[in-house]
Formats: sequence, C-alpha cells, structure tokens
Amino acid sequence: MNEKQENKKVFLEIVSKLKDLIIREKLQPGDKLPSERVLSEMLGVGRSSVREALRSLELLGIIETRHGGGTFLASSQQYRLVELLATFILQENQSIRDVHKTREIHEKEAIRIICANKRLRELPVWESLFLKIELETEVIRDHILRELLIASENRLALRIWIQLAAYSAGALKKVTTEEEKPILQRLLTSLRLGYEKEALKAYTEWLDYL
Amino acid sequence: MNEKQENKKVFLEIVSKLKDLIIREKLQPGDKLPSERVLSEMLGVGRSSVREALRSLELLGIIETRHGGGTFLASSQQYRLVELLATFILQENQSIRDVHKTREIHEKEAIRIICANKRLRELPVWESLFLKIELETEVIRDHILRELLIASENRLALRIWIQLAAYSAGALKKVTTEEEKPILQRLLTSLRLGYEKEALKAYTEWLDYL
DNA sequence: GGTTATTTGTTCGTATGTATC
DNA sequence: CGATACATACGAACAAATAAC
Repeated sequence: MNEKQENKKVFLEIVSKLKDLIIREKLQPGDKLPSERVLSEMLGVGRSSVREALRSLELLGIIETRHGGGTFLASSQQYRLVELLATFILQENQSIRDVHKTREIHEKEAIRIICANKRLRELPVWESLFLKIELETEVIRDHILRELLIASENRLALRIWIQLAAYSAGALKKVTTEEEKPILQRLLTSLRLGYEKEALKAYTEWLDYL
Repeated sequence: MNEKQENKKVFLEIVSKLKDLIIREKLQPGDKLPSERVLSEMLGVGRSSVREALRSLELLGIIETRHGGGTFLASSQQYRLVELLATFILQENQSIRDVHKTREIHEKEAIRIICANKRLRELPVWESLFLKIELETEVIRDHILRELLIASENRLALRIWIQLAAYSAGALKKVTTEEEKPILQRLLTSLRLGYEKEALKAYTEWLDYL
C-alpha cells in the first residue's frame, strides 16, 4: 500500500515502516517489537533516528518501552488522546464541544440500533444494569454507556467512543446521582421495549445532568 | 504546583517543559522556539533527548521544523492526532462492515443536524449540488457526503469521517449513476425543507446503490 | 542467587545539508 | 560569496534496567 513516499525526514519514514511492520507481522497488543539496534540495521538507519520514531509512537501511546526489556505494542490501546488533546489541542471551546457532540452521536446511534433489534433488546445486561442502578448508590456513567456501545456490535465505533470517553472523563461527572436514577431506568426500560423515541428522550434528559 | 513531575523518562519531561515554555512565553503559531542546543543547555539534558521530544511534537503536528531554519510552533493546529490514530485503529479493525456502518452513523447524523437547523438548511451549497447532479453525468459520491459533514459543523466528526471515507474508498463505487439522481435530488430537497424523515429515507435508499 | 548478555536510557562528538544575513 | 546558526543524521560510549541461564 505504501509506496516509497520519498519523505525527506528519516524518522517519518521509520514511523511509516514501523506501521507496516506491525501490520505485516500481525503484531498483537503486548507483542514485542525488534530491538532498536535490530531495527536500525533492518532499515539501514541510525539508532538515534529509530529512537526518534519510537518515542513519537510512545507519546501517542501506540507502543510501550520498558527499560532493559524492550519495545512492545501497547497492551491497553487507550492511546494518549486524552492528555494530548487536553494539553495541546483542545484549548478552544469549539473543539471540546466537538468531542462531546461526537460522543453523543455514537451513544445515540447505539441506542437506536439496540431498539431496532430484538436480540439486542433482550440481552440480560439491561436488567443487570437496571438492578445495579436500583441497588447501588453510585453508578459509573461510562460503564452504562460502554454497555450500550458494546451491544451495538460495531467494534470500530466502540473504539472511537472509548477514545472520546477517555477524554471526557476528565471534564465530566463520573458517577450518577440519585436524581438521575429514574431517568436512567426509563432509558433502560424503553430500550428493552424497543421504544426508540422514549429511550432517546431519556438519554437527552440524562445529558442535562452532565 | 510542583514543577518536577518525577517522570521517569527524560523526553517526557522535556515535552512537558516545552508545553510550559510555550504557555509561559505565550508563543503564538509561527513563533520560533529556542534551538535544540539552547534547549539542551537550558534544561540540562542531551541534545538527542531534546530531539526525541521535538520529534514527538512534530509528529503530532504541534511544531514544525525547518532544516537549517529552526523550530516553530505549528501555524495550522490541526487534528493530526485523529489521522495518526485512525491509521492504527482502522488497521486493527479489519471489519470493513464496521467502517461502513460508522461512516453511515456520521452521515446520518449530519443530515439530522442540517435538517434541524434553519441556517444550515438554507446554505447555497444544496442548490449548487442539486444543479450539479442535474447537469453532470457523473457526480462523485464522497463530494456530496463531504458537504454534508462540513455543513454539520463538527470538525472532529468531519476528520473522523474523512479517514473512514479514505479507507473505504477502494471498496465502494465512486460516482453516482443515472438511477441515483432522483434519489439524491429527493435527499437534497428534503434536506432544504427540513424533512428529516424523508431525507434519511432517501439516504438509506441511496445506500442500496453502493 | 548470581553472572552474563541483551536492551533501553542518555549523552557526546562529528560530519553534512540548509537557511539567513 | 562567505560566515554563522541551525537542523539532520550517524555512531560511539557508558549507565541502568531487565532477561536468560
């Protein structure tokens, strides 16, 4: 796929080559990458340049390095969207709003998909969540939302949502209050019955408590 | 409070210090950062470590370096992050179905947002597109969809969509056929009138021609 | 448990190409 | 054109952490 792009910068080429390597070797999270010296020889570049590329990927959270151990594909693909966005890019209100809006897009779509599918509506997890909300004083917001995303059976959307949720985690309330309980239960009940409109309405109401 | 964050990694400390520097000195896009050697002395670290930090920020698009010129705060602060992470996330996620579904999520949401907003509905671009479809034999699908995403005024969603669209570009038809014309025109007309339901229906019909 | 080899962490020196004045 | 400042890139060297035996 990637023809020789004649990148002026060596380290960018290495980043690209590393990406190819990860795909070609089908490396899984936690797998070990070749050592810096081996990469340096393999690619015919200096070790310093290899390090510059590896560091860049490390800052992104794509790889993890252990001193004396080696370099590994990140085990928790949480990436570092959170800190990076927060510290560098997301000073503007517009960007913050975009993150929340995009989260909401995926959450609402998950609700729609579940409502439209009998099998998904009847998953036992909704009853479990209902009881959990009933019994526990605090429920973690994202836990509920994650279940929605998981149930909607779109792994890519789930992955995107996880990144966005990780960012919002710092800015939003983490747990639900007593007030939200009835709203949430209405959401879950509507969901199980397939009442899309009511479910979405409850979801929208819930957003007001953020 | 405490400046010293006790990061194990020097390069991460430098990244952090650079962030502080940018804020403290109130550097604006395009402004010059101290040279590598100066930074190296200022922070009491080796030049290679400084370079590793600078490269990381460069990959993120936060700074730009000009060979022989110096290092500058990036003029266009873009979501480079989205593009970078997208390549990795999309590669891990080998399900093309998920890519299409996620595309559709964003496209449908864009339609909803436009329908719900008078100002967006009245954008001249819809009439232009309508005429274009009328006059030209072939219209590029993604061109139409991109306009929808742009109009929905969520830059993050737009960037995500662009990545998804690029990824699925090889698998889908690129241009519209004669048959699709009336459907598309119905979509655009409904959009301008704010008939969300009809617009979404036309969109769904259009999907069948993919 | 200890020794050795491997690997990353960090710095430094050197040579080279580029930009600016 | 020349001089200077700067980034680019490589490689050597040693420290420190880990892994292997």
